[in-house]
Amino acid sequence: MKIEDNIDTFNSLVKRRGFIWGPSPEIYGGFAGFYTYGPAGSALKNKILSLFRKELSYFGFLEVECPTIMPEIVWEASGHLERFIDYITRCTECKLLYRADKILKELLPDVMIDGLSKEELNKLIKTKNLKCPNCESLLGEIEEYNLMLKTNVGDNNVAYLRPETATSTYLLFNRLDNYARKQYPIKVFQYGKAHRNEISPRQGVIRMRAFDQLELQLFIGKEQEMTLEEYFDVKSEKLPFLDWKTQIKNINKPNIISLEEAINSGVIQKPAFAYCLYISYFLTKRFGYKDELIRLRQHSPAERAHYADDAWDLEIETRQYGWIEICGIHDRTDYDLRRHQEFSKQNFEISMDTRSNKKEIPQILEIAFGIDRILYTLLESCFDVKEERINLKLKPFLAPYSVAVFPLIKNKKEIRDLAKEVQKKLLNNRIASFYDEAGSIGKRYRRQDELGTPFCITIDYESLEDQSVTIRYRDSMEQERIKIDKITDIISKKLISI
RNA sequence: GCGCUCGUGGUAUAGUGGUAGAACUUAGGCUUCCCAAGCCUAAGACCCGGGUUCGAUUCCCGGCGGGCGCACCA
Repeated sequence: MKIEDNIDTFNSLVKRRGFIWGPSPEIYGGFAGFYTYGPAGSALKNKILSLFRKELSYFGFLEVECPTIMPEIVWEASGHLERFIDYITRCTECKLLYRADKILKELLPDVMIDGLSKEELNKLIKTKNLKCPNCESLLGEIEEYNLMLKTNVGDNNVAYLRPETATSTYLLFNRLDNYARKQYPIKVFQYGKAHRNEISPRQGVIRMRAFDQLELQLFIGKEQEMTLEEYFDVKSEKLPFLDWKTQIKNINKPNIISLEEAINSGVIQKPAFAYCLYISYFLTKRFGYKDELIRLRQHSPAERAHYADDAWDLEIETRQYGWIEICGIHDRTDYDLRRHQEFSKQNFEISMDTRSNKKEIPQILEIAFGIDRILYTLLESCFDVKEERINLKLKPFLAPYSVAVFPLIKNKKEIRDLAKEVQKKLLNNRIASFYDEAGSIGKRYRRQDELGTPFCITIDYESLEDQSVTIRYRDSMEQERIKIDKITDIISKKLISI
C-alpha cells in the first residue's frame, strides 16, 4: 500500500495508534467537543506533563490544585459571568442567530447599546420593529447564551464549571502569600480541566468543551515588574516577536529580537512580562518544535480579554489548522485580586517590601498553556513520511514507549527466552518497554516508528554467544551492537540527554 | 446555531431497494528472514430513530456526528 505524506494519513494514524479517539462516547454517536486519549495519547500527555513539572520546578514554581466547580459569586467577581454570557436574538423566520449587541449596533447606529440590560434590549427590538438583515422578518426575543457550563450543587446552589484554571489559583492569594513567606514574585501553577460551552466546537482537540490547561501565575509588585532579577539573566535571549503594530501592516513574519531590544523599542513595556514571554518560549522549545513553527503574536488592544493589559499568544504553525495558539501570556494587572478583594471582602493589600510601609495589591502575570493543543501540534509536527515509512519523531523522553524489544525470530526458544529476559530487565528498571514477536522484524520496526518509539532492541543468534544485542535508532534507522548488561544504562542516558 | 455536504469492519474505501466486495490492519499457523516479503486460515461494518415498501444500508423525514462557508471562539 502506498503511504502518502498527507494530513489524511496523519489523521488515521492518530486514531489507529490510539492517540486520540472521538468525539466520545463513540458508540452512542459522539458528543461534539469531547474527546478521549487512548493509551498512546495518555502516555504522551503524561510525559508532556512530567516535563512541564520538571522544568517548572527549575524555574521555582509551586503547584496547586483547586476544585473545578466554583460557586456563582466567584465568576461574578472574576468578570466571567458578565463576559461569558452573550445576549442573542434569532430571526423568527430564517432562524439565523445574532449577537444582540452587535446586530443592534448595526441596525441602530445612533443608539447607545453598550451596557443595556436584557429587558432594555428586548424593548428596543420590539418598539423599533427590528428585522433580520437576511430575510427581513422580525427578530425574536432575547435569549442568553452562556459560554460557562452551569450546574446545581447540593440543594439549589448555582455553580459553574470553571472556564479557566487561573481564577481558582487567584482565590488562594492570602494562603500563598503566607506559604511563600512574601518572597515575591510568588510563582504558582495549576494543571487541570476547564470547561467551556462552545456554540459549535470544531477542529478536534483544538477546541473542546472540556480541556486541560496548565496555567502559570506570577504574583508580583508593581515596581518589581520593572526590576525583576530573572529578566536580567535572560534579556539577551532572542524570541520571534510579532507585535500588533506590525500585524496592522499585514506583515506576518516575526521579528527575531532579544528581550532587551523588545523592551527598548517599546514592543514590551515591562521586563517581568518579557520574562514571562521567555518562559513560555523556553518551555515550548523543550518539546522540540522547530524554530520556524513558533511565533509570539501580540493581541491588538481590541482583541484583548477583559482582564488583560497586554496579551500575546504563543502560536505553532500546523498543516491542518494554520497558526494555533498553544499558550497565552497575559498581563492581568491587579484586576483579579482587586475584584476578589471586593467581592469576598478580604484584604489583599499587603506590604511587599518590609523597608517601607507602602501597601499594594500585587499584579498578576499569567502564562496559560493548553495541554491538548500542545499534544496535537506536537503529534502533527513530529509526523514524518519518507520512503513508505511513517515516523513519529518525538523527542525520546516524550515517546509513549521508550524502547521495544524483539526476538529476531520467535520459533527459536533460546532467542525468545533471552528477549523476554531483556524486556524484564528494562521493566525492572522502570523503563517503558514494549515486547513484540509478531510478524517480520521489519514490520515490528514500522509499528514502533508509528508510535514514536525511539529505540528498538533485537536479540539474534549472535546474542546467545556474546550477550550482545542490536539497538536500532528510529530516525536514522542505524544499528549498533551493545552488550546486554549495558542496555539500561545506555537507554536511560539517551532518555535524559536529548 | 444557520446553509451546503458527507456518514459502510480497527483504518481508508467500493457498491446495492432483496443485509455487502476488495485493500491495509488484526488474530492463529507455516516460513526464521535485521527494515511493511510470501503462503494457509480466521475474525470484523452499512451512525440512531421514524416513515414509504412485501422488503431499506440504499428512498423520504428527524436526530446525532464529521468537513466546508457564515456566525461564535473570555
